[in-house]
Amino acid sequence: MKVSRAEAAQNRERIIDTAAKLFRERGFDGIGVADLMKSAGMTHGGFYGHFASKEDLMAQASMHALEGSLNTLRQVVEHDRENALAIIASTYLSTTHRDQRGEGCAMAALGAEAARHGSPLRAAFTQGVRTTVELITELVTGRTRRAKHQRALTIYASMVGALVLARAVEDEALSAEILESVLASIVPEAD
Amino acid sequence: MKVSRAEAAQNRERIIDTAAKLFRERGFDGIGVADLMKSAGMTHGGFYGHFASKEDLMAQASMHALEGSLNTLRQVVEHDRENALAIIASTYLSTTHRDQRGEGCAMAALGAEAARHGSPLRAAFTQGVRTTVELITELVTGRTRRAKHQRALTIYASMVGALVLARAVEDEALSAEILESVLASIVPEAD
DNA sequence: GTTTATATATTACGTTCGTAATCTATAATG
DNA sequence: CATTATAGATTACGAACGTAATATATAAAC
Repeated sequence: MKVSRAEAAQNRERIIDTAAKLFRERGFDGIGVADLMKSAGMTHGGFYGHFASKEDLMAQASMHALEGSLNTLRQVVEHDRENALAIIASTYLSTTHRDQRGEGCAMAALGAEAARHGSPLRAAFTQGVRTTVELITELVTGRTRRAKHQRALTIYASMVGALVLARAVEDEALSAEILESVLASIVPEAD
Repeated sequence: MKVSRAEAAQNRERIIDTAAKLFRERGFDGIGVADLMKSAGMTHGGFYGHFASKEDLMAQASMHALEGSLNTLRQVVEHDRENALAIIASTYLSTTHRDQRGEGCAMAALGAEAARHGSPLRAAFTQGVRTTVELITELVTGRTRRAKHQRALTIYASMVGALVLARAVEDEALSAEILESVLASIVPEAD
């Protein structure tokens, strides 16, 4: 059956949204096109009307996920610029974020896998790193812009690494310790 | 055909070694049992004589890879304890390491994927984190042991995160900048 | 030297995969 | 209102997947 242009566009968005969640939860190879379409409430027949290939969807879903995270960060900055870095770091390095992979940072969930793929997908992650680091650069102290940029890169890398380690580890105490230690290194006065 | 016990054990080691490399290069889902066995110089028939399942091999190969990296670190410490941290960090955060995934850190290459699996595999990564952090703890300065432990966790997380980001990014300059920035944060006096 | 145990090769199983052709119902177009 | 374009359902494809049964050759055990 056919569906209105508006509905079709809405379906397309729902596919991307569902994919952004499921890819983060299960990895790019952990969910197939058919299951994905079913999760979005359709059969897999219409998939190639919306996307050129699974890798095309991977790129678009990754962009969507990364931009979603960035918008959250922007809202924090807008709402409380003073404490933005502390809020961002403590949210990112929370056990909640660790346990909600489907809604969390795509860089930590999929970055290593994305590195094994080609340009449209890698471009999304490249842009994600660039924009996130630019945003953090505005929130850190430092003499020169270059010093701030370096500090921002280090903070972002340590947050992503901490999340990867905290998720890989089976020991809840160790996992929490990783998050807390890195948080303390970014926001020393945090409790 | 049959083969001597010694040869069989040697074949088994070669499978683990090959898997440790190919998993890091292509991800756990990026290489199948048949291709893996062929890369090790055999057909896939004998696989289940050596391993209970693919996941069993994933756990053993991960342990093998992580222990290999740890042994390298131990050798550095033994050889030049004074500069060990600087040597370790600059090796880990080199473009060479970034570009040699098959021989590099399994935590950065497979940590995020391992987080989506069960116990024998996660246990290997848990032990990998624990032992690596213990080793780094001995190399950092700090008032209390707890402070040193926290510092070691932060250093390890930032190195793993930097490698993930540097590999995900398509822009060579940005990629190198990530590695250099994190290295400078660990070893300030490094050139 | 004969027997037994077993490491690997061959073959095959049932699934699932990404992709695509075909069909059908209906929205868009005139 | 008639025609045309198209979104999604149905169905099917060949390939690759993890797993396993069987066959075979030879090392190990006696």
